Amino acid sequence: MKTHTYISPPLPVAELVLRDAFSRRKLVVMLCSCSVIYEGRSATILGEGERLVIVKPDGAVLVHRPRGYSPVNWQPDSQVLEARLDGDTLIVKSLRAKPRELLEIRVTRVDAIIVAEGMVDNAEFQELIDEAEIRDALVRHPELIEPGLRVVAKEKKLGDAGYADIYAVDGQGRHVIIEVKRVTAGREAVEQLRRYVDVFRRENPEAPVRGILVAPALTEPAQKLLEEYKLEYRKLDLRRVRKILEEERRASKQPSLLSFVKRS
Amino acid sequence: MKTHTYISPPLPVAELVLRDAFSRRKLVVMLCSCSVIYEGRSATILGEGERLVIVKPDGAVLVHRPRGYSPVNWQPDSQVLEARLDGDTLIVKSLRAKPRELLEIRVTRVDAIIVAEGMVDNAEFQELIDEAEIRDALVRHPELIEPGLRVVAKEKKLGDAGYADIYAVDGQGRHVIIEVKRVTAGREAVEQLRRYVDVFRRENPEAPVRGILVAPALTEPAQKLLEEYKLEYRKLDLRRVRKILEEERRASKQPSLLSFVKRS
DNA sequence: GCCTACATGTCGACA
DNA sequence: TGTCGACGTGTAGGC
Repeated sequence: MKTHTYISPPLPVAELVLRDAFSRRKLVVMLCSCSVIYEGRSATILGEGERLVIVKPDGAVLVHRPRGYSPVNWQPDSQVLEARLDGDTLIVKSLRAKPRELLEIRVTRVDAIIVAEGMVDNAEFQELIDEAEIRDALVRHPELIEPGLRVVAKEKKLGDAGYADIYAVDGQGRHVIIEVKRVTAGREAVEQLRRYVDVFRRENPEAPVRGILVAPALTEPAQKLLEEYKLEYRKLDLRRVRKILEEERRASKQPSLLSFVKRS
Repeated sequence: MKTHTYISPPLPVAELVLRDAFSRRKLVVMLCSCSVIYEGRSATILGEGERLVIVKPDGAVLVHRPRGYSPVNWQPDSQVLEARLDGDTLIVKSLRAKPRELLEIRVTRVDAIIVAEGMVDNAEFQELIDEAEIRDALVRHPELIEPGLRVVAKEKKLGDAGYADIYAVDGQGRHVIIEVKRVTAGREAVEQLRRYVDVFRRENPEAPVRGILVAPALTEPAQKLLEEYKLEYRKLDLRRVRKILEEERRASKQPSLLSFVKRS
């Protein structure tokens, strides 16, 4: 990575720096005073203030205020990027094609710019406990849900309704549709499960079927709704699932945290 | 805004710079090579690579890779921020209290740091076309949904089900529950409306009631589901709504774009 | 503090 | 390409 830094550059200098950076797909970080106009799926106006502006090599644009996680304005990617001096304002325009969205940053003062060229980042990103992993752990260990449960399929397609996380048969031979949530389940999760069970019932009118929502916790309205629909809930012990995943990872000689860091 | 810039500072220098910045709540922008470990609601490992790291005055932390809108790791805010040199690695730790989450950035090389002090940004942010505004426009102009419609309430509470966007009565005196979406409506939107209508029916068993989904477009599965539930759809002409909103804004002498920019 | 619904959500996966 | 569902979603607003 090669970086160039510009301290309080006059706007005409900043214009040239940005143009070069945009055309050569460099990363730009700019501290400046600006106002912003956005027009696309929504439309917003942001008055003058001091901001952090980021333009990435792929055309992603972020305008950050001094607080918080979220950018106040942004463009996930852009097809056209331009910098143009208009009197005493440096106008940065970002145009996105689909959906058609325009972001216009009107810069009145630049405090600092860093341009980075040739940033290299090919590292792997490992997500250790996402919903799919939890589901797969439950598929391998259905006893965590209920003794005697036998998994028939995961991601089972149910007509137009979508995909049930797990489809199983219980100790009494009844069909079981299982919806897994990684976080506290609300009304939406219950509705989702209801939809799957409904479709299964319609497709298999004779078959006895249960619906089980598996989650670390339930909101109170969700519990009421579950009862109303005669669906069931099993508490998911996340700590236990994590432990199992860790053990299996160790057993399969996946890189541990330490070895990963050392290697990279 | 006062900025300080450090080009390729040795790690011990970077450590001091970060410590000072964290303790005095300055904004930090750092281009560096690092690996990242996160542990909290989930757990992730990111190998070594060149990244843009941002630490905001409120403790928000963002780690950006060279592409895309989303940070690869982050902290929406943090209670504890520390920088500590450990051999030839500069460890930046961010601890969030609730939920308890730890972000650890292991920096092996710093290419550039900008520290900004006293960033001032008090500007107003105007959101011009969010869902609430569309809904209010429809409340004022229900004829955009259907002639003869008379609005009774907006954000009408419906038992445990939540809030219906608009509650109205039609030309024949039938009750109408209306759900407004500003983007293409999918299955979820239909389920939401169904829930509202269901609750209304239960609470008013005698009353004839219709459910209308108002959105600029419908996905095909959503349309099927609507028919199945005997609910209705009205296309929302966003352009027309925008026009109406603009005219009303002009009429009420809200600051226009131009006057806003000039004033601020 | 819990819960709900919105968001310019973004993003990946799959038909 | 359209559609769906997860996300460490974040965030605002009610109660």
